[in-house]
Amino acid sequence: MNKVKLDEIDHQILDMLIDNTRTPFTDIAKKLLISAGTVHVRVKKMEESGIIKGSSLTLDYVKLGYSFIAYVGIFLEKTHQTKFVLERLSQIPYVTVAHITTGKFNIFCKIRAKDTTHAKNIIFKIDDIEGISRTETMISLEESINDKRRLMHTIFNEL
Amino acid sequence: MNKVKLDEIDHQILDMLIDNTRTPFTDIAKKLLISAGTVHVRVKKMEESGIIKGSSLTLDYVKLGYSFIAYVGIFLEKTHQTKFVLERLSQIPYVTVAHITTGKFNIFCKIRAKDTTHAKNIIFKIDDIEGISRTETMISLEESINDKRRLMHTIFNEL
DNA sequence: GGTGAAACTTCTAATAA
DNA sequence: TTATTAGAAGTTTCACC
Repeated sequence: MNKVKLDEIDHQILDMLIDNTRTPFTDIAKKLLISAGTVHVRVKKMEESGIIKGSSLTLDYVKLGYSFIAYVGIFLEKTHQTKFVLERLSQIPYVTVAHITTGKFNIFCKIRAKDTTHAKNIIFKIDDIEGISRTETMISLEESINDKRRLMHTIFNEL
Repeated sequence: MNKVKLDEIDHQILDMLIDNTRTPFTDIAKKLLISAGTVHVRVKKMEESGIIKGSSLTLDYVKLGYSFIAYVGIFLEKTHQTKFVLERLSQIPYVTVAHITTGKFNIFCKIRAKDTTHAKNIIFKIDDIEGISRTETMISLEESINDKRRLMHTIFNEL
């Protein structure tokens, strides 16, 4: 859970890998004027320390037939049911993100669906979970920003 | 924007790469009983067709000193200012996601910050954008689910 | 810590089926 | 479309700074 110290070299390695996880270590080495072996060792260390948790593809959900996004705010009957409800939510694969929140809602989640009909079924399934008193849905008309890279570049340039 | 047809082999390739983008094609080939060349050709095609948009590292934000997540609902003075406001939001790197939504809010965004003080500054910056009449913040106490892989596995097993 | 080179593995593109 | 293959390229290890 604690912070980890990374130096400028580490930041630059991450900065390149963030945009393409398959960037050859030899390319990174060339750009940073270090050896490929060093890149390898540093990446390995960042994996071991947990800074790098893994890698994943960015796929085009729309092309896969999943163009519907909605956020669902959940009101619980009693807050101590949070764990149980989250357990149930996690069994619905279309719920891709969920947070316990302060403010308006007790739990806040994001769903991905094929279309409105599909989404309706998912939301009904959520509504049916015991312990949930009410939900409020916000349908995404357009995902205008989705860019963790900008944040990462900012973080890496901070030091 | 249109859907793309993928067969079972493509799905299985994606399914393996989703969990680790550096999985050697030779490993994938062995598991699927095809040649590494075939894997290579298919991945390339999926990249060209746009199904695979890219790859990215999953980093531990907490270890990087960014443990604060909040969702901010935005009410606009007039809806036609949406574009302008989004433009401004996209200049704040700590705003990692933003959607135009129906329902309670006009725009809905997610922010990542170091701590509450940092978050406060970001939210003030959002509040200051011209055209925004009011915002409502939901602070994440815990990110309980964050798993697009479960969804992908489901999609791949659908056919 | 880092390097450079050797040994090993993987990628890639051309050819053939 | 897929398989094979061989040369190019990348990764990983290790003795030595």
